[in-house]
Amino acid sequence: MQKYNPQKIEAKWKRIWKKAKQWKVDLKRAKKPYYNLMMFPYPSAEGLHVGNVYAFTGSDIYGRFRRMQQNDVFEPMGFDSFGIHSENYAIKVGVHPKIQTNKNIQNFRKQLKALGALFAWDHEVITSEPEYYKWTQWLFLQLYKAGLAYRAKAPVDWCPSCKTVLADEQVIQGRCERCDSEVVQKELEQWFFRITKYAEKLLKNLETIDWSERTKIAQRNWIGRSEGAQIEFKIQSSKLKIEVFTTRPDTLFGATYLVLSPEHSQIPNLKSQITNWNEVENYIAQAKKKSELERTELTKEKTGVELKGIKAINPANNEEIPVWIADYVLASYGTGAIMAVPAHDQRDLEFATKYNLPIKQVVCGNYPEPVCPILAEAYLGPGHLVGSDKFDGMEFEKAKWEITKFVGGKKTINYHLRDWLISRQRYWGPPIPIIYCDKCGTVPVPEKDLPVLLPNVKEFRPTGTGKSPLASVPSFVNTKCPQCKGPAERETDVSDTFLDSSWYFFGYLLKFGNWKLGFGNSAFSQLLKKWCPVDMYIGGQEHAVLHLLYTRFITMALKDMGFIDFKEPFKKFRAHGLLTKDGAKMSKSKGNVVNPDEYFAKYGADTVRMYLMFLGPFSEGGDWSDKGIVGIYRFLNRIWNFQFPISNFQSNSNVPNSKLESLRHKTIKKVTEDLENLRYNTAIAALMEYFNEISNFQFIISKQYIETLLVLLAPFAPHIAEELWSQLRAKGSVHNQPWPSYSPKLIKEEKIRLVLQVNGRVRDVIEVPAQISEGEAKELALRQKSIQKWIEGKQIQRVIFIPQKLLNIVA
RNA sequence: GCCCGGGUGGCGGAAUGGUAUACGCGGAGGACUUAAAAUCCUCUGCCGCAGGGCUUGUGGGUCCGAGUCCCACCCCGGGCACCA
Repeated sequence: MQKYNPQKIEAKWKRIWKKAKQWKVDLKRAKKPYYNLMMFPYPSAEGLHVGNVYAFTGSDIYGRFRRMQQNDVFEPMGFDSFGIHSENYAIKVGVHPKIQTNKNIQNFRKQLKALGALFAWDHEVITSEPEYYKWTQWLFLQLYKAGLAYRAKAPVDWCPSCKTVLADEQVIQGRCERCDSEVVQKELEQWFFRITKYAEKLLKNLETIDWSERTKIAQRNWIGRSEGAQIEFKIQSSKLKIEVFTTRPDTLFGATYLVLSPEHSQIPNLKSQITNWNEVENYIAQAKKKSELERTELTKEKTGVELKGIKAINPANNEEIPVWIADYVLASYGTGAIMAVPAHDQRDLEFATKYNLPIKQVVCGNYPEPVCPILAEAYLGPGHLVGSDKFDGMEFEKAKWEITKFVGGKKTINYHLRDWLISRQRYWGPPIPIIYCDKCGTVPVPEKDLPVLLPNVKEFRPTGTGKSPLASVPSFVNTKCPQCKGPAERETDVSDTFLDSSWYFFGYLLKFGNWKLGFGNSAFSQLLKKWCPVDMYIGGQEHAVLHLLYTRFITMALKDMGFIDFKEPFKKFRAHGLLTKDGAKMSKSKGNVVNPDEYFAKYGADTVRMYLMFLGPFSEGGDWSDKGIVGIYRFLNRIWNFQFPISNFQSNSNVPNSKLESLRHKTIKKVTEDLENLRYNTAIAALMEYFNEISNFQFIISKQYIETLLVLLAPFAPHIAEELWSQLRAKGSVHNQPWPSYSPKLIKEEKIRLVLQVNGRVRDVIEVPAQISEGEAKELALRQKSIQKWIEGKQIQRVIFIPQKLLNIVA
């Protein structure tokens, strides 16, 4: 008997599959198209780590399962190779990003191939290649034409280490998502995508798609819809007005002062009336200097300055109230100004307490008891209005809109979501296809001139001047205006990496026909019809508000521009869990990155695949440890060693063992359902139980039991399943077998184990016919000594009988 | 602070309100071997010689019966956060 040699058989089958193009799917003629997408990796220099292998294996198992269910599964793979991450590494080692990236991709490809997945390599895309980024630039132009891309001067987040601006989503608690440096605020002219226009759609459509609930929740929170009112406050002896946004218009009578953000646009207009202008100006300058992190530091005591000489009028009761500026009010949200209601807002309360401003309670929880306690904390709960004139006694929710109406305010919806800042002052990305002409202004590059090639330059390091390295390449910058043909200059920023990845699932289809297809042409539209939206998308939860939000936006925009006819990119999305090491996310800086290569070499891909999936629920992730990997290796070895006795069974005259047959059907059911729900760990456990059972019968069972095992095993351990299948002299490839079905009738066993309880405690278990009646069961139970012992001398009060399960005697 | 997860043997983890600890790792004993590795067999939640009792973060509750449902709390992981 030959020993199980995974390296040998895996190499053999990889060779055969490659030759036969096992993954091949006819994109044009597929009858049951199934687009099985996994998040493509950025090719880091460290290579693939087990976390990647974990994610890809989970997705590949699903794809293989669907394929055996007779779907035409398209499972492409590519590389998200542009971007700061790749570039930072290239800078560190002093190698040009293009060279470094190509090296990394080669390594990744090699590692990915070791996995034995169904990847459709013919469709591989690389985002940093001109044929690809031509379309990234095309997309930019379409958004520009549709008014969804605009350039504006705005306060933006700047990462001093990456020397570029960042999108809102890429700033994590005031720090750069990539390098963890503290970001600073800069006022710069930048390109934005108007994602906010889609805020409502992005939110509403979540109801229509089958996504992991926690991913949907994260998107909802990020979009951050809040309903409130916009209310005007007049400034005393001035024509000026200050608008505020509030979600609590019901507390308007309790608004005892106004607060403007230091950046508020009306402040300069009030200058002549402000008697302490120096102090005010000083405060504004101080606030400007603070980083986002400092300003949002919650433990920090609130600060502010009163605008002396200025009073506002509370429109509810016409009382004069003071106006302050404070940096706890953000310029970027709502109207950049608030009405402060210290009795019903904790932040306002802190501020009011510090500066001795009046606190007036207007919502009372124990109405109509007029006594409201002195507030140690702002009262945020429900209640009825007090101290609110004719609104006294009104329920607060109702009062919200009554008071809004009363003061002529309007109902408003605000979103946390900001426009997507896509300019990057970096080298390694697609140049933004825009030309500036003194005569014609901002001119988009004509589509026929795409791609705007990224010049191959020596000096690719970020400059830190607020300009991209491309700005110092005259041959790139200087160009002709496409309109007037006069001298003009190119935009020198590149676009955000997340733009590259926002449309890559279309890229795999564009690659079909070697990039000759394109949005808008009918051949491509037909492909889209067949393959989109994506049927199943599996990826990391960390992209819930980055990639997954951007890609939904881009899809919606393409739909509205008429290039596609569906609204959402992914019908089904499942987030996999994070694979950690020693409880921490794997990262090179922490030095806890686990390279899978040595495990592939030692145990083979089948063992690594299965072990990763066996660690725990795929959706939960887990902590990597190789402690139990031998368990899977032993399991595969036991299956391997089991092959020979059965190959001698040509004629099977043995009677089907009904217990085994029931188990076979149960196992098919369990594995099928678990695969559908990505519960790979329990599917594998079921396969083990099944094998443990049949291996006890090795000389009397029929070939069918082994076939079932191999077919169910195939998605998890494709190589060994194929090898044993061929040794069984079964027909064709195991991977082309139809997924087996089960019969609910055969799952039922004739005899079951009935649990006998007395007062809810298990006292015995007896084997009985499955169809036993309550009366029979009770009689049988009362005959058991083990039961009699516990009810002796007691009255039987009740008997609870759960068919097929248990009998509980209450005495 | 808010929003999601989660807390079960020595470890990873199983359990439509119905035998808690499946499956695997580890451990103990045994077989094979000159020996070891590999492999195979048996045992393995805790307490107790045993009958039996106890056990799913803590404390209450509902129920014939609770890891699972309800209430309160503690701890761990992740996300968001002066968003008015």
